[in-house]
Amino acid sequence: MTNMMEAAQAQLREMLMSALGVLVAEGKVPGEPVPPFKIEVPADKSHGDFASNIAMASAKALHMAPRAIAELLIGAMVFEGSYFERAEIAGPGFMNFFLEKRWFADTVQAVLDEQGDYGKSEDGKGKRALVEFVSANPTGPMHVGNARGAALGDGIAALLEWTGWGVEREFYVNDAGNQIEKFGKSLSLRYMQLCTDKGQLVYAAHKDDDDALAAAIYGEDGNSADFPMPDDVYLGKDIILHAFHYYQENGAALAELSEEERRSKLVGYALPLNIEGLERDLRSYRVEYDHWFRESKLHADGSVDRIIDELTKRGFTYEQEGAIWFKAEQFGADKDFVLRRANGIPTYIVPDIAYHMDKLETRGFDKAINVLGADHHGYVPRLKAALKALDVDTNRLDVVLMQMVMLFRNGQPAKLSKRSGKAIGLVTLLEDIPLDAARFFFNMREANSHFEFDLDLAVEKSSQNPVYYVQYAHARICSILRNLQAEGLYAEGTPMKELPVSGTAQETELIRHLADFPATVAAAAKVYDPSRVTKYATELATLFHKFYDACSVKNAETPELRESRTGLCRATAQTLRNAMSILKIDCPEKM
RNA sequence: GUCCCGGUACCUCAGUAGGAUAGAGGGUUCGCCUCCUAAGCGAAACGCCGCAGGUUCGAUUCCUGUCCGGGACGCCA
Repeated sequence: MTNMMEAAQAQLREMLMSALGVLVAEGKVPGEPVPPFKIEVPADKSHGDFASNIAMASAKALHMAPRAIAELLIGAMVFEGSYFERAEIAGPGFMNFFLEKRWFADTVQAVLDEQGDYGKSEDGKGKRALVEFVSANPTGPMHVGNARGAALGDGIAALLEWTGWGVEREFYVNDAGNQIEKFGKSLSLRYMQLCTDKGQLVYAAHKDDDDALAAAIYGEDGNSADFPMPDDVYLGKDIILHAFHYYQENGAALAELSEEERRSKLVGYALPLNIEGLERDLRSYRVEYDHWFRESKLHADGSVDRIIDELTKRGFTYEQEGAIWFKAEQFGADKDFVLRRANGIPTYIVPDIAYHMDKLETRGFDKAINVLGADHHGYVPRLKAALKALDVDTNRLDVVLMQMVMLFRNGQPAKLSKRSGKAIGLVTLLEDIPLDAARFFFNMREANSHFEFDLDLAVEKSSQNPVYYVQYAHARICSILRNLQAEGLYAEGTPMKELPVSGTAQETELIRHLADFPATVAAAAKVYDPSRVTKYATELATLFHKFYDACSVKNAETPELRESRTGLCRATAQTLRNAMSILKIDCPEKM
């Protein structure tokens, strides 16, 4: 769990404070308290590895010129035995500090020692987080937004694991409520259409060809003259195919049943297939859930009703026009909302409240994180208001809102898959572009920014594609190591203690960036933003490519330098693998 | 109307706990493989950081207003 940046920074702060102490003791500086000051990494490398504004910040308190303070401080600092070799004064009084070679060697060694654990930390130690993401409606196939949600949610979960949290991934299955009613209604209508004379003709003609049958029933827009559909149902071909397959397997017997019984049979047939499909598609996207939590469970065990009862018992509800309302405004929401409709059926948010009570109270997660589409943003304060009314600390629920995805091809918005011609969903997206590219692309932008997904670029197997740019850096390192091994210049596991570093700019910048990895992961986890890891990996690849261009490993001037560069290569490859493993992207050894 | 998000290079986007010459990739132009993978590297060009005020020694960053784009405001989910 080494963090060499933090170590250096903490040491520097200590050196500054003790130098100040010495100056005060010697009477060279008044003993006034020093205001907060910064130690930061300057953008410009000529300003050193770290810079501090301590002299400027304390000028007022000490009644001295910033540059004079800086000079006294440098005179009183003890560099020997520290990670720093020297300091400079610049501009209005900035103090710039330069790292000693030993720090660079120790940084590389830390990566080699910790290997796959390099970058991990323990902020979340002992705490449990539940990350809920995708939770796509099980009445149909997943869309492109779900693909982004999957990459994002899975990345967030991984980041939390890397910072010590006990993490569980969950998919909330909306297998109850209105959309299931609608699903049943749609299936029933399609089934009954197959039983008509026209339906039988289509069935006879295409009973061995799913696509042709679905196309014939679907017509232009799912609502043809021969097979008309009312408003407010699902028109998709997936519904037609479910009805068709059921008919194939079980015949026309359902036509004799009541509408209610028919719907129930058809839903009982199709819903499990859809849920299995979601599970399979997500697994092929490298997403594995710990739980598939069913909404129906909350209805069956009375949790949903208990929420309304409890809120009523606490006096937070009222009746109006036959419906039961929750006094949400009292708890910070924009307006009150309905819990139970006049027809007696609870609104969608009630099972959601019950679900979150289950996460936070029943199962006792310290933190629940939801990845949602940005169109849900108005709903979040309402859910939180209800939880607050039930005495739950709403800081334990964090919602990551994700903006919509726009697909582009040839600079134009794209709706259809090039290969299959189908509407672009998660599955058809993966037919068109490689899995690694998809996971990388969906984590290139932070969640809360609109996202233009360039399909051409994602398919491109060239330098233009950033995912290959990163993978290529890894493959190049592996190639270097293979060549060294072939010539007997490298053996696996050679200890790299006390690495000499030649100190070219390419080497030191590469090492500095390696040292940034733990802080990057920790910060990314804190703000739930895997895109920081993507950016980090891209930058690391860039720095490696520059190093590669400037410094030969095999033909290094001395054997010691060759060994040190070999260590740097191994450390870089390791860090690339660690970063990409957070995103579940492969790092090939050859390309 | 109220609320949320965004407005930075020709395009897609980073960045900022207020700080020293504003960044990357793509695209455009020009260089670099007898030498560890050219899926690479180097160089050039490209900017009223939406606009106007305010706070500050200092604002692209914070505050207010304003314009433009997207979204949310249901007894749908």
